[in-house]
Amino acid sequence: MKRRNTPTKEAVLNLLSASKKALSQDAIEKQLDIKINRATIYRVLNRFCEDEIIHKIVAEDGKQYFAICKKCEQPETIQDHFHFRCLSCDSIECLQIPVRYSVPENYVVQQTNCILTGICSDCN
Amino acid sequence: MKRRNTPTKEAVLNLLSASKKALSQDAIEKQLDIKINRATIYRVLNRFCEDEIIHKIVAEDGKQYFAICKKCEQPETIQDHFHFRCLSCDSIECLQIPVRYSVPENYVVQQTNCILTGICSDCN
DNA sequence: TAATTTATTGCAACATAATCGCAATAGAGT
DNA sequence: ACTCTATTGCGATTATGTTGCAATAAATTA
Repeated sequence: MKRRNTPTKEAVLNLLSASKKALSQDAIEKQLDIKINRATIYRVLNRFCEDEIIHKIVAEDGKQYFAICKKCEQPETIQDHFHFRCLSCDSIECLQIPVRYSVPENYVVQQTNCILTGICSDCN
Repeated sequence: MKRRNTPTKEAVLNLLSASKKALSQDAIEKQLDIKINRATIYRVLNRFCEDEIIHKIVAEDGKQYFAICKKCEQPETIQDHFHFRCLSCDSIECLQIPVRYSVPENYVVQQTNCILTGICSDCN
């Protein structure tokens, strides 16, 4: 399925590019100048994920957050990294810290979803 | 608030004790012999979490899973550990693998929620 | 054993996140 | 300008989890 360029896609991608934090759908909707439907935002985000332009993080609040980060821009560097969720400013960011682990025999890991929760330096 | 012993609490705790996997509310409800209300199960589980008898994991599906594991039984050993979610048998288990990380200066970590997703040994 | 206190439960309603079907719209190529 | 179909908006739907309230039942006391 060939992708098409639309104002919606562009707006969402620009927002994520400019943001240092991972954003949820509702955060994106609020921060956008133009009015975009909720379902559309989800669809755009999921397409970006499929195309590996952004990646998805699920936080302990059960919500999905999306971010562009080094992983995508520099695939040769940090693949699986930790995310940090600040309870004070309620934001999620990508940490440039790789997730290191070993698994029992015959276990195959395909992806990771690792979140550290606490207080970030801005709030300390 | 003093806790009381009830058949519901006992049934849920027995189920979690017997299970090697982390269970979601609906899984618990299905596996129980007795019929227990959904809201009640959540309240029982949340109380167990408060009392640190069990712990909660939020998976990439956004759902809450609950498990008794070494962390609780042997507080002196593995505190923060990885969890493994098998895409084949759709189960979540605690791995006896500690989460090791460092964070940038002035970041304070209060808790972790780390999940590795893939295929477990049983399904390989 | 009966009475009292209040933690616990069931039910219904509510809140929120995310998805889906469908018709309308609008990119992109001809 | 025309065609094809990816994309969008809208409404409805599903699912997860929580909350208010009255009824129930543990645990303590008399």
